[in-house]
Amino acid sequence: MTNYEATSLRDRLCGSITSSDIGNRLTVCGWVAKRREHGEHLAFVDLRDRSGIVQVVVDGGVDVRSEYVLRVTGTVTARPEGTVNDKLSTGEIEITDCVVEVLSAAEPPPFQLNDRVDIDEQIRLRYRYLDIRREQMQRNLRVRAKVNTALRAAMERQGFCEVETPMLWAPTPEGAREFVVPSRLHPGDFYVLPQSPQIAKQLLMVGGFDRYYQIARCMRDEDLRADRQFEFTQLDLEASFVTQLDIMEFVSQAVLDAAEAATGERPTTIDTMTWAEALDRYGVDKPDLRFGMTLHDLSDVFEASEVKAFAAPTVKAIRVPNGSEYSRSRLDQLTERAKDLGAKGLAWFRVTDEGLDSPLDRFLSDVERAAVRSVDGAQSGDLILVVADEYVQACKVLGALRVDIGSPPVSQGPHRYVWVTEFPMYEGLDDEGNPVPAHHPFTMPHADDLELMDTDPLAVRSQAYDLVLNGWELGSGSVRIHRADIQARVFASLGISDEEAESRFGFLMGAFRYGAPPHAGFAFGIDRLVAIFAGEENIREVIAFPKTQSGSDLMTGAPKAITERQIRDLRIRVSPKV
RNA sequence: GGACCUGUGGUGCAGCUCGGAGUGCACGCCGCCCUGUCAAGGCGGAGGUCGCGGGUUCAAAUCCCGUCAGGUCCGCCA
Repeated sequence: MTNYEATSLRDRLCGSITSSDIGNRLTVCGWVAKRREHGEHLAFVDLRDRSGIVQVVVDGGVDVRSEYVLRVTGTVTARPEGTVNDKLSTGEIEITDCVVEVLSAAEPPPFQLNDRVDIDEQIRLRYRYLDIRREQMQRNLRVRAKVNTALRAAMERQGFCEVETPMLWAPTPEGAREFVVPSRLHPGDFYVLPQSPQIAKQLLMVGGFDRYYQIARCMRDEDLRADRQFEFTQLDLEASFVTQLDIMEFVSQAVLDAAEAATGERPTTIDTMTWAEALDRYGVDKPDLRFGMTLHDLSDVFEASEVKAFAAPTVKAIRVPNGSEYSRSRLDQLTERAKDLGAKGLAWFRVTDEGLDSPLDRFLSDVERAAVRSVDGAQSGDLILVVADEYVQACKVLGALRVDIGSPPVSQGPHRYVWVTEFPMYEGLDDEGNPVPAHHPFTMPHADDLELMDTDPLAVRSQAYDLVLNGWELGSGSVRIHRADIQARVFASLGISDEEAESRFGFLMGAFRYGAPPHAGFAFGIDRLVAIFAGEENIREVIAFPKTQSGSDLMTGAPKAITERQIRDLRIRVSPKV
């Protein structure tokens, strides 16, 4: 029982009334969840508020219908022998001898608000204000609130100071596409909404706030996915006079506290592995440790192979337990998927008591056949999938197939946290041959790899690290560059001239000339964290008013045209729709 | 930008392969009956642009083309 039940209009929450209240006369408010009539002298009304349901016994003549808002004053009474409902927390009692006041009548809702059938998401989003009355959405959003509270408490306990940063920021054409806001007072110029408070928080470090945090909204105008909305919420933090290990400890404390608040259980461990290890064994930079099916290297076996399909620098394989049951069409689907992911093809081998069942089997040498047969301790009935390609490509394709095939539902399995460290500084070359930063250009290179900056930039590791939970990237962080000479070398390696750096990040470079402490930070997505805690595959389920995959809000109709007057004030011109 | 899946009374589905009257199921809604239900029950009733447009056909929810909306994914997300 909370202290927040009573108001001027009510005494208690519906779901909190128990047999210890029997005999008391009290008032509750709520929505009509269900009415069951038994003639003109008796009807049962299930009254629902955020806490649950209580049964109200009324005269059959009382005209209340689904989703009417009622204020009911009555006496808490033990239910008669044999009518106790043990499915309800309030199932031992009911409210009788009632005065019913209709606070608000209601039209029949467009869909039923119980959780018994799945409603099309389009309908749910159009009537989101009704959808969030449902128990599942109530629960999800309250888990989210608990997580936020736990995160704030953890950061405060660790001495962090909450600072708000601007929503209207300066364009920095780099990274994610920005949402643009035209300036009325400066016609022709624009603000952007922050894709993250990255630069602001580094300026806070220069400003002496040695431990900053914020529950920050971030906006990115990129295509949406199950785990990506235009706007999302991060726990953003940054600290001075720290190493990567300090940051990882701060974040671990916050996440573990949040987990405990949301699930009631505090995870005991967070694993750590390097990026190279994650790629090699799991084929991704966000490994899901809930299941095996790790990648096994067969490159040596096939180094001088006659099999043309395996003539590649790297040959890797995974074992699919009991996968030999897969139909030919399923195997064709997997092959298609592998090609979508950029592979040249996918080889499959059913493991049988007799040997291997595969179109490629007759091309294999005995040594090769034995190697495939024994991948990951394969048993009869398993399936071996093999991809041959450049190293990174082979790993990534097989890693994606591993997730497609083996990944349990979000709601299943343990919560396996893992830090992925030593990300590469660069993730490839752009069209002009310049390396592309894997994180952002303020990321500190690994101290041991500074010498490689000029000779072999793609081999340079960075002091960047991700936190991963069950195959979802929760967030990432890095040690930042605070020395002008190193920053200049990184910009040079990226092909960014001094002038360009000055015009893009001048205020940050300027700030760093006035005494920048060594600092590092992190940010992780609260939407994703809560979705996993809530057992939801999609972050829309933990967001009150989300957008569709095409970026529409089906409830408000956004995005919408603005008025001629607004356009004129902003001094912008809108091209006609094509 | 691309691939795939979905769209049928208010809601959830079946019908589509193999064209033949808007056919069916469950929930909801409206009316009547019912004093112990809680997925209440009984009787009766209303409710449809089969997403939209075009084509094929004697005939289209069903086949073909296009389009819109929603979803999953690839690209994209420093």
